[in-house]
Amino acid sequence: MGHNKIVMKKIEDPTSRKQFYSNRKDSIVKKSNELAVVCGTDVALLMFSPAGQVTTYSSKESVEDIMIEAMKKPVNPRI
Amino acid sequence: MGHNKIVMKKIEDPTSRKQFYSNRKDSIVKKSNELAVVCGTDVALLMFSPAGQVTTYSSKESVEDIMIEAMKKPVNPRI
DNA sequence: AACTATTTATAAGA
DNA sequence: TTCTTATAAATAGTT
Repeated sequence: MGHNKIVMKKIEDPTSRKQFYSNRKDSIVKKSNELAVVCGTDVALLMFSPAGQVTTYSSKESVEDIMIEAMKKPVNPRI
Repeated sequence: MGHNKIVMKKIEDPTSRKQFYSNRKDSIVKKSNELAVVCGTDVALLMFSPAGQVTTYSSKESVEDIMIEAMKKPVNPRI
């Protein structure tokens, strides 16, 4: 995306890092919601901003509900 | 993406729905990992496939750790 | 499974 | 900083 490829390394400049987080957060939430709606399945998402603020997305009432649902599965990969 | 715009409605054909899930799951995990690495922050993700299989991503040891971390925040949005 | 046309996301720049 | 632009990335349909 954009003029340059993404570099998989922590952005050290705080302003750039916050801006990156803000943009990407929104798009990940959007895509998570698309997945949940189009597939009719549950998705839960938890993210911390560089400043420590929590953002959550959940296709159900709460992230916790979805985690509990996941833990009920006979074989659950690393929760 | 692709030849047609995404329609925000559940895909009824099971084969198409599974294929959609499989593709989108991978890209959401990829973008979640990018966010965690580039911002140096924690991200947790829980998804159910149309068949009920759980996929998780966590920037830490476990999704549960990140959820607990989120719940410790003085103001925590609906976890 | 690989390809391709097209949409979507987004890094820079205005 | 919000909007625009150019380009990278994702992906739906096709082969």
